[in-house]
Amino acid sequence: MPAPAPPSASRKNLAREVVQLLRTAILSGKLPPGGALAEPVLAERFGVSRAPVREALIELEREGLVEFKATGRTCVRTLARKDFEEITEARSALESMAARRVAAVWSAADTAFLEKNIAAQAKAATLGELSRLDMELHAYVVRRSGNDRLAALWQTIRWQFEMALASTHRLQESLVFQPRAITVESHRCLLAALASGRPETAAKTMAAHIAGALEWFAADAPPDSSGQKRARTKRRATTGGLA
Amino acid sequence: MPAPAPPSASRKNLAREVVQLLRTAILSGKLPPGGALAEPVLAERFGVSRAPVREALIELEREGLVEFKATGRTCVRTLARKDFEEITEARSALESMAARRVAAVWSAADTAFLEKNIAAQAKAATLGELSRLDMELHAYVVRRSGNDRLAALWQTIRWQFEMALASTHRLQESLVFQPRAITVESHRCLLAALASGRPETAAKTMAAHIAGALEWFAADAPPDSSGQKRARTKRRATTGGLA
DNA sequence: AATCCTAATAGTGTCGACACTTTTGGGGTT
DNA sequence: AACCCCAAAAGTGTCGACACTATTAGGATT
Repeated sequence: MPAPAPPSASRKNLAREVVQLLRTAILSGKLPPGGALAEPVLAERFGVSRAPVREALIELEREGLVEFKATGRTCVRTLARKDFEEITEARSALESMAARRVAAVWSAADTAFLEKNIAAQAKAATLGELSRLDMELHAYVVRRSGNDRLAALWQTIRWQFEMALASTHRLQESLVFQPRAITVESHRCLLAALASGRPETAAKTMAAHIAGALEWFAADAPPDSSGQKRARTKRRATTGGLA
Repeated sequence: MPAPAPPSASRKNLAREVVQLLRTAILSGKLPPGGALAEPVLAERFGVSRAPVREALIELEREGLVEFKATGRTCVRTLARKDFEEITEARSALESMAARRVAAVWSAADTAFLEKNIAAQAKAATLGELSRLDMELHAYVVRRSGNDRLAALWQTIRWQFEMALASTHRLQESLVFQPRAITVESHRCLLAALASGRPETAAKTMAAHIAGALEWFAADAPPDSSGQKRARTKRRATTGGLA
């Protein structure tokens, strides 16, 4: 199931394939955070020359999954708690605006789509399935906002969020189904706001919904690192980790 | 005066130079909207090979200054009124969030910086100077938000906004100083909100400030195109075209 | 054994080349 | 004159090569 329409739909073929392969490998943890990404190595591994690999790395750097060190070397990015917060904040900014816009043009078909998605969430068998549906829902709202720039910006941080989420999954598969009901409930609430026809309500609800996700997994999944302060880790029961 | 620190500070040298050259050429109108951008031609023109040019074009496509047609060819992007609205909306989303955050950590030094900037605006001799100061002010707020992702996203639409603004300038140098006082006044109002210590006030004021800019130049500078409806073109006197 | 220096290795930045595709321009036809 | 077809020109996607730089490993020195 490849992403339906990447923001840069045009141009190239091999480079896009390499992007997808690398992205999958990174998100699945096969390429661990901090691991080196050498162009010749990847080129041989994928059976292509360095040129497409190089372009793919540039794309992934844009998406924040990969980091160009000062020395010129490339490696898989490592996410600290501060990164979680930044990503969530950026999502909040973009998706709140998207919610504001989409609320103004909300239709019955939109409600139907979200209801179907949320119903599927309630039946999701795995956490991976649940988070896929969650992402689909949010992508839908962003796309339906009708603002292509907003959508393009959102796409560039989408994968960072998935990466952060994936590291959370790996850290604690045990919590899998505790948050499910909470996630579903939060999405029902969000749907109501989007369908209310009140843009500001929609925007505020979306912001709260996403903030709930941060509270959840910033509390549980600080994969590192140096000195952060941040006292509040009280897990507010709003989203259950999936925005 | 090259941009101080591009978001992707690392990696390469030639490609970054080409990016700057091309960006300047596009923003100045030397490369007109819709004009073809062929890699071999540009490569020869800049005295480099195709590789850096190619990477530069990818970067500029990300920034929205350049468009990859479905055929694979590349050209300077053409902005329609819908694009103006999208860009402004995206800026509003990002900068409102930035304002919200920066208000929480606002210091006397920040106030001093903005006051100096606004004073310079009041004395600006040309529209170009005014808009440079305006951009500097907004960049300052975004950077001071402390969220690198937000800043990176903002950078990617910054140039689109400058491009839209540039086309406005070219269309009507005559209006040059009518809006200056309004711009300054709006920025004073923004500074007060940022320094108020109330995040929501800061966010709302920033949103209004930017919306004011849209009203101004969406009304005056629709460089084209097909059927848009949009009745309200009443020029609300809030910003004077520079957000 | 630990340290420093040096040589070998790996990697990036840039270039030119080639195959394939799209566009362009010219000539013939109606 | 307008239209269609074909050949030439231009452009992109991909590849391999080379120079320069950073890393690493090994060996000599203390």
